[in-house]
Amino acid sequence: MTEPAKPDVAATPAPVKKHARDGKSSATIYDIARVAGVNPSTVSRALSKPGRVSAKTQKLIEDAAAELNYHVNPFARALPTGRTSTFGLIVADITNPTFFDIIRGAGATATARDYTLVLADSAESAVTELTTARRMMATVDGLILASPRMDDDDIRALARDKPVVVINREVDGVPCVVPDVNKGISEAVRSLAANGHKKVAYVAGPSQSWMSAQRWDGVRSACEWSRLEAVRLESSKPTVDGGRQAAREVLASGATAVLTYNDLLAIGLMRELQAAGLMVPDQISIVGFDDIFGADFTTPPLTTVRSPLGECGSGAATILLDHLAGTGAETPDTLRVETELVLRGSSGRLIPAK
Amino acid sequence: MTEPAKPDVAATPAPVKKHARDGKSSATIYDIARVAGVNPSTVSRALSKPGRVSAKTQKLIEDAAAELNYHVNPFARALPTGRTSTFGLIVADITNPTFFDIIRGAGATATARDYTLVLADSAESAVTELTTARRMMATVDGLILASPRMDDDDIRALARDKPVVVINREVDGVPCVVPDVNKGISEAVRSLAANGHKKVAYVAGPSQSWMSAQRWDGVRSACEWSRLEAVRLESSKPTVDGGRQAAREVLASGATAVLTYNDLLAIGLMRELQAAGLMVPDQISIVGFDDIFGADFTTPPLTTVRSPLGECGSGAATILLDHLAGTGAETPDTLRVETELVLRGSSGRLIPAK
DNA sequence: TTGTACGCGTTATCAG
DNA sequence: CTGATAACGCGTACAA
Repeated sequence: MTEPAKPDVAATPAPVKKHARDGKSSATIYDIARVAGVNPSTVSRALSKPGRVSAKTQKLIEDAAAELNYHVNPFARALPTGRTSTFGLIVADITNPTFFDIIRGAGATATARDYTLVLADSAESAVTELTTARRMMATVDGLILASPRMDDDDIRALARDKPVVVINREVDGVPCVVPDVNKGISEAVRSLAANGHKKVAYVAGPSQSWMSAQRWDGVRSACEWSRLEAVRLESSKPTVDGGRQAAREVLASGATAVLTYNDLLAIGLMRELQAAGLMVPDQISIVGFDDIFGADFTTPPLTTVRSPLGECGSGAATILLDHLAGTGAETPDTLRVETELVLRGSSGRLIPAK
Repeated sequence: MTEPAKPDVAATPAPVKKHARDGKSSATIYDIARVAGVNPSTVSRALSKPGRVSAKTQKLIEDAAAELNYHVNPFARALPTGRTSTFGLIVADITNPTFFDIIRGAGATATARDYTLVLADSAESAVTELTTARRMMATVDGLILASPRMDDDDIRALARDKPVVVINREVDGVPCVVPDVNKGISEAVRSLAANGHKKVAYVAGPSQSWMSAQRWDGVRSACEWSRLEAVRLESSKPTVDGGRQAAREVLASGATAVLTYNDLLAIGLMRELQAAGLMVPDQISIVGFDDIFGADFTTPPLTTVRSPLGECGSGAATILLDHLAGTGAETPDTLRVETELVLRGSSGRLIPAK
């Protein structure tokens, strides 16, 4: 696509190299040293660890640096130290709103602590995920994996190389940040029970998804506790389309209330059910997970169990950065954050058919 | 938040340095050279430019590399060459769905051409945008600016340093990728005219937005052509909330059809209007721009003018990468892509009040 | 406190 | 076609 024509390379009159490396390339510590009349190593010290140099030479050097518009060369710095002031974040799908707040949260604490965040997308594939992770490992100081699809063992292998933090999944021996689903789910189920529902369906996500299993566990035990019947259904994929396709099974199950693995499924399901003539929530209640962007665009707006994804992102970044600051043997284990029910219009009292 | 307890640093028995740099750090070309019985420089040649070395030594080296699980060190490579096989993409807001497809498109062609995409968010601020851009310039080979908020001059200054491509805006002297709004807008306006509308409002975006100006121009001239009255209204910010706030002015304007700078505004506007008791589209038609994720979640689903954002992203990346491949003096100028109307439920025939 | 000298892993420039 | 050697820009023991 958009390939420029190849043939017209013939008559290239003046091969004007723009962006040339020649001439006044950016200044180095040597230039500063010359201007300030000191040794390059002194410049290095002054610019990295303030305090290891006398006050006046410090100022001398800083002035020269400012004048020469000096910027450190990250590569030259990374070579001897091995540190890049950079960490990676890999998400399954950049366009999945679930990850927005995670990205924001991680990004915010990154810049707050003078780190650069490198973001990558694994296209929902376990193998590309591993590939990207490996590629990244070469350029970053640490890695955050959000809802990873790869094996526990692969994650641990990565973690042996450099610090790794996992979000939305528990992996033994690796620091994790996971929402505790129980509070949000039990609120949701209690609300459903109070509204006259007797049978609840859970539409599951991808089979490799640790989080989907968690949620099903939570739903099942909450239902048990509230003396509701719980049934688990499968979905083809955790998207709006997947939700549409799940509608048949949901109907067939006889459940009057549905929780879905995520909001995308919930939205698709709701639309398909409405298209089939059902009233939401009068005839069937629908509850999603995550409270993604757009969850309140629907009619009725979606009831959902919200995870504090922003906190997850910033929490993971904090753990990672603390780990990198490396005061020693911190084993932050797993950080749990609370979930809560966001009650909107898609769930409510069941109106018995006449 | 989530600060780990500091005090318990006391009893740290074995300061086990995990992730140590010591011992079997990753293999270098020297290791390969030793194993293959050749000179390091030969290894370098064999691994970078295939063909500049005899077939059998080539294989020898490749085998050794594979055995030692060798990976190039990007920093060491970048130091002498100045090239990083990396380019940056700066968007105003990662959580704004408008940019999804741009990101995807750029990311896809990046990996297709063995480049790594570094993504950054400017938090909708012109100054952070410039700051991040400058920071990035040190680590990337080139830069893509999507809907930049900074001055033309700043962009040109950046472009003097390294190749820059701009999306959604035209900047003199810099390669640009811009959707041509005219086709989509004229389709939209013709449709409105055919449905009995006489007066059309345009709710504008940020004043610095080049694209917002383009769209207003398009709306005005299309209305002129169709003999409709066109009026321009302002918005506080290009978000759902901004759309809500614009509802009063829209009502006051007397227009029966509204085009908004983007879908977010359209969604907010529609919800507020509906909350006020208006029927969409019977009493008022609403048309957005971009066809973002969630635009069809609303009731009625949103009519919108779609830009091929994916194409924009991949197109910009292609231009940039071709530029970097640098066969010489390609001046791709600006690449225009077509827009089209996506007709959904939020626009339609005007039902005259009795 | 500051200067000296060397290494980080790779590419580029020469000879051979 | 291949081997030696000098950069690339910065950090850092070590010595002064």
